[in-house]
Amino acid sequence: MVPPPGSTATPNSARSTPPTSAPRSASRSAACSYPSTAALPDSMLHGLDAFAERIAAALAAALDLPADVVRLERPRHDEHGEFAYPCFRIAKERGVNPAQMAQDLAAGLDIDGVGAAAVGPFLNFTIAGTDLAAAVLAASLSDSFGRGSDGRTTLVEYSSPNIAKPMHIGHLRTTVIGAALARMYDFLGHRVVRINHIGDWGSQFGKLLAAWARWGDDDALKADPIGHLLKLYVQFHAEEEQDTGLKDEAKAAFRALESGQECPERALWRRFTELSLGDFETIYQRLGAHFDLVRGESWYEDQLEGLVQWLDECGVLEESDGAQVVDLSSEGIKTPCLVRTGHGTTLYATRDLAAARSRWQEFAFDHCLYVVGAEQTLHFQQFRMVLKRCGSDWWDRIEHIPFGLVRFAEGKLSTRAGRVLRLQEVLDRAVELAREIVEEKNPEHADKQRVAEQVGIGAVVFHDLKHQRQKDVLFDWKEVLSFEGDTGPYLQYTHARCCSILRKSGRPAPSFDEVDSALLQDSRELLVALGRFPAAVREAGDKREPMLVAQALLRLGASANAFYRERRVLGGDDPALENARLAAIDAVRRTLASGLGLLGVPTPEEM
RNA sequence: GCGCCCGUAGCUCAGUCGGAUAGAGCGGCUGAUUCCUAAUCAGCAGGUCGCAGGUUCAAAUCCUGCCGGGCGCACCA
Repeated sequence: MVPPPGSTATPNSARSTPPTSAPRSASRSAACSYPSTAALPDSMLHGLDAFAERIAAALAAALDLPADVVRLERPRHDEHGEFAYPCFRIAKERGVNPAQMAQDLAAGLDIDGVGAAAVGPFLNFTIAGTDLAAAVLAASLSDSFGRGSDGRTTLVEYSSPNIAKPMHIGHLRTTVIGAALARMYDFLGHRVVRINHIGDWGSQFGKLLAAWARWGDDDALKADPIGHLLKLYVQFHAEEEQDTGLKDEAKAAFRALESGQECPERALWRRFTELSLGDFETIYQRLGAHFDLVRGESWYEDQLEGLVQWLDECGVLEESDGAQVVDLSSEGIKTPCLVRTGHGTTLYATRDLAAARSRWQEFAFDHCLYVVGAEQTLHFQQFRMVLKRCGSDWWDRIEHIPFGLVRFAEGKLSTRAGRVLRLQEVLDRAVELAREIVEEKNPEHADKQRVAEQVGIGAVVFHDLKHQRQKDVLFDWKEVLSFEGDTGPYLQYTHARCCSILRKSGRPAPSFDEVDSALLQDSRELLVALGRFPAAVREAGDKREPMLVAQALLRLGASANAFYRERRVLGGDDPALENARLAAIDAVRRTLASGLGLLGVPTPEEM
């Protein structure tokens, strides 16, 4: 799974120094309040989508407008129905009273399965109970509930750790967000290519090699590879100030590496890379992340000359203070993009440009997303604009997906100073706590360690994904390790409860044909929560925002818990009712499994 | 100094290209378990949406200024 060094790493590592932070500006194509379904094939119409489309079409006809300009809203309060259309704007354009207009529209509209009512200037739509139950149940019992058949090619670059450094809490965000986005696009029918651009190149490796030559210890390396390499890195930075010889040794070592010749430095570098990748792989397995392409920055080594030459042929290359740069002032960016230093070495941007060009030639992508901390916004703006200046017609398919910094109440962490919070430690502590709780709440469980792993990881992953991507997040053990309230374990618990009920029914879940869905009319809130899942996934994809899926699942979880607390499913005296409720429970179970699966939160059947 | 991001309840956060009484979790207080897992549910208390102007029928949301916090600003990645 992990390619050998030389054909390995790609840049993200360089992408993640210490924890990360702020966002960038290039905004994405935003979805409307309720994403339009007009352009979607029937296969994507699920849940409430079909009603939204019907309403929009009827409204468009009544108003004599194109269907795609009719934007429905989601009312804040249940009593206002499932969809709403405020009449202010249109009424103003047409010089009529909005409330009167709402009333006229309500009186004139006749939509199958949907009631329209005017409340002041608002036109509210409420789906008829039987139609709602039938449509939502049928859709949510389907294996393709929420799936799409988009067909676009989307590359997602994420995680991208640095060789010889432990994955820390900052890597959690890029890994978890990137993996979730990749799964979502796959679910929506994109052709997805997951890329891990590992930081295996650059002058820092000269430092590491120099430090190894001085203080390296083979036994220590074998015992704890990353730990030892980190120690060397820290020691280098502690001593380089007082020891100019050390710096020279580092430069010499990197030159040897860069020469491309086989040499002791290169052999060592390859060994460090292999050890690091092995370490990363264990984390990826725990987080359920995987990659189609693991390419280190070094993979592009032999493309760098050609890249610089290409820039020159495009006529954008300039010399400035001995370095080669691309001026971007015409694009509104004051800082030029540096592609070759005065000493002739290439840089981060050079490697990214080469990588992007290589990916374009290989995949002809529709989108190439970079899930990288917001502090690198300027870098991505520059890099896109260089491609624009070169006259590429695909520069705007490159998109930085920034995310906020992980912050600590106790102050900043620093890799150089050796103060890091290892991702492994975070996961271990979460699992350990989960183990204690399982021990206490379900001492009979057949495989406590396995559930503890699932619940602990689920808590950490969900905690990250329930926040808006680009906001900084405060790392607080109490919150990350919380298993109650709006948390991953809460949803896992809900899923396990559903599984438990289905298990105890002692038979396969009823199929839609066997159910009188009208018996579920009293569970409107649950049906609506289920029915909104497909739109949530679609909008999350459009906005590159996994949080929207997390929020939709929390709403579903809350209504599901209320549902089975208030209503006995099994053992009543009405077999038809039991059947219908069992089907609803199955729909919740399927949807939670599907949604949590997209986020990378495991779904144990018992906990 | 310049640029970008953020500022909603005690805490952590939602709030749909501006729209109807600003929502949820945690914490606090009341209650609920003869019954499918109480990692749960029902309810109460708690908010000048950083401040000041502006645009609009309508502003937490858009514009301007200010305050506070963060990140970035070529030979690192």
